[in-house]
Amino acid sequence: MNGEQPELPPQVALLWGRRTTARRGRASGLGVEAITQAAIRIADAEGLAAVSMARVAAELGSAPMSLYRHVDSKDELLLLMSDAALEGAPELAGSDWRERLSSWAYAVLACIRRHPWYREIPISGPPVGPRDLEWFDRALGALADTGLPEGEKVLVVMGLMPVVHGQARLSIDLASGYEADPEAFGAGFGRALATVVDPARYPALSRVIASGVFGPADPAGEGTPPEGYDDSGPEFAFALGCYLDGVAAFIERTTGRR
Amino acid sequence: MNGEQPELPPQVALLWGRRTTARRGRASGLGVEAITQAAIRIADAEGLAAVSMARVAAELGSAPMSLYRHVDSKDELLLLMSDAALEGAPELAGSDWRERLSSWAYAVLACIRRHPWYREIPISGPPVGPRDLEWFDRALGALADTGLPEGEKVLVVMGLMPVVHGQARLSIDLASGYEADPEAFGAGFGRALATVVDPARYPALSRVIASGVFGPADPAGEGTPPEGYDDSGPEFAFALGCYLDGVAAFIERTTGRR
DNA sequence: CACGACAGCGTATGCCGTACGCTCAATGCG
DNA sequence: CGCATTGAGCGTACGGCATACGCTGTCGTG
Repeated sequence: MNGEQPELPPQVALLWGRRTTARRGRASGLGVEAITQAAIRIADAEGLAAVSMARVAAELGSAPMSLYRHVDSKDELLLLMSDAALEGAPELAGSDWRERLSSWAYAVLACIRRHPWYREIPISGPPVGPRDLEWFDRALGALADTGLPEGEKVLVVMGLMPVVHGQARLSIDLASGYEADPEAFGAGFGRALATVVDPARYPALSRVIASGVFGPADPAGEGTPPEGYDDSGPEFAFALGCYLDGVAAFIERTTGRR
Repeated sequence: MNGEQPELPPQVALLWGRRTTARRGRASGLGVEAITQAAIRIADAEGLAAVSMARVAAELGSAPMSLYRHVDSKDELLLLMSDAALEGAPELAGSDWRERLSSWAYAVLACIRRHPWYREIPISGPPVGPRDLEWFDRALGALADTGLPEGEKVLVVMGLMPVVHGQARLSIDLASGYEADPEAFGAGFGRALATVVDPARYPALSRVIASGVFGPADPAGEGTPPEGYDDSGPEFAFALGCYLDGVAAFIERTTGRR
């Protein structure tokens, strides 16, 4: 009879700290936690591209190859980073499920904003990290009093996740793009579109451009184009609202008349 | 007076084929189009990771450095790939806006499914490629008869995009994960979760697991777990439906009572 | 006190993207 | 019709990357 479960996938075991803790030999001065934190520090300061095994090792004052005693590959380190980036999920606030899910969504947004490199990490497979599951759990908990069957709660949350992550990604992309070149994202973007879009091939789009949504065609327009980019943005609220409206209808349909 | 617009950002100019077409000197045997197609062929067959400048050059039977005459960097090539991956957007089908947007969403899903590497390309900034804008235009066109102001149409489509892309990404991740290791994604996933999830820390999640949504805890369950993974998946339809429900409510709110 | 296990690390390999400059074919002009 | 011009294609080279392998020194244990 073994004390631990031997069947856990290796990455999952790593994420949960279920790796063999050595008792013999030299004491470990590095540790998975320290490595992950160092990598995150670098990514926060210099972007994900700056995170290399050599760079992380330098941050820790050790040799590059030392890291491989604690992490099997760089991909595993990225996995650890992506889970660690999601700092402790907040407790649920709000009186009804909608308020709670909404505040959950904004908490996710804030979290990703704090670690913009999060969206660049290629994710493959379902979330299995401790923090990731904590967020998942909180979202499920927000639906506790809806009377929805468990399977449907999962469906709702799994549907909400891409909305929030995708919208967060979009808003960060736009914000970083804007501060990289304000002119190109203001009226410049609209003008660039206008020069390139053929009304015959893009009828609906050119109608939108003509209406001046992407910035006025003549550069004498309003003086505050950055408004919509560096705050939460109305797009986030709108997309979230639409999805939650649909969820509300679904809840009513499922639990209301039966 | 110049014949061409000199103010276009370099990447945009490249995407639209507005690069200087040479008339003197040796004839160009490669061309941006051929390079992009070769890269896509490799990515389709061997994954995005296999796409290197050297590999693409080999595919074309030329030397690695030749590519740089047509493409400024690998990132630019990836940009070209991501736009080219979106083959011609389909004409709108359906009698009302909802049917049309829905079929649009499924067309996007099919497109990304054909080129799974699409989701791995890091996107930074708003869509400006010709194909990308074509899809954007079709989605806007689907909303033509709703009476929505142009700005609100953009809001709706910009909100829909992450839903569709995110959901597509999720379903592809799950599918590829499943075919990589069917056992781990069937009952194995549920069992792994069960061994790791502490009911005190993850109350809502452990309730869901106990209900057997992620596969029964005992391995004697149903015989067809792969069902939900390799088709479009009910998750896609559900998430899309929720969002569109919200959009419907928004349209009614905006144009109905005023 | 001696042994063996294990953290840390030095070396080396084979990729990668890409800067620089040469060669040479095609072109349009004289 | 020949020649200067121009740009395509490519050879070489460099720095950085992830990482396989094996040595060394140290610490807990028998």
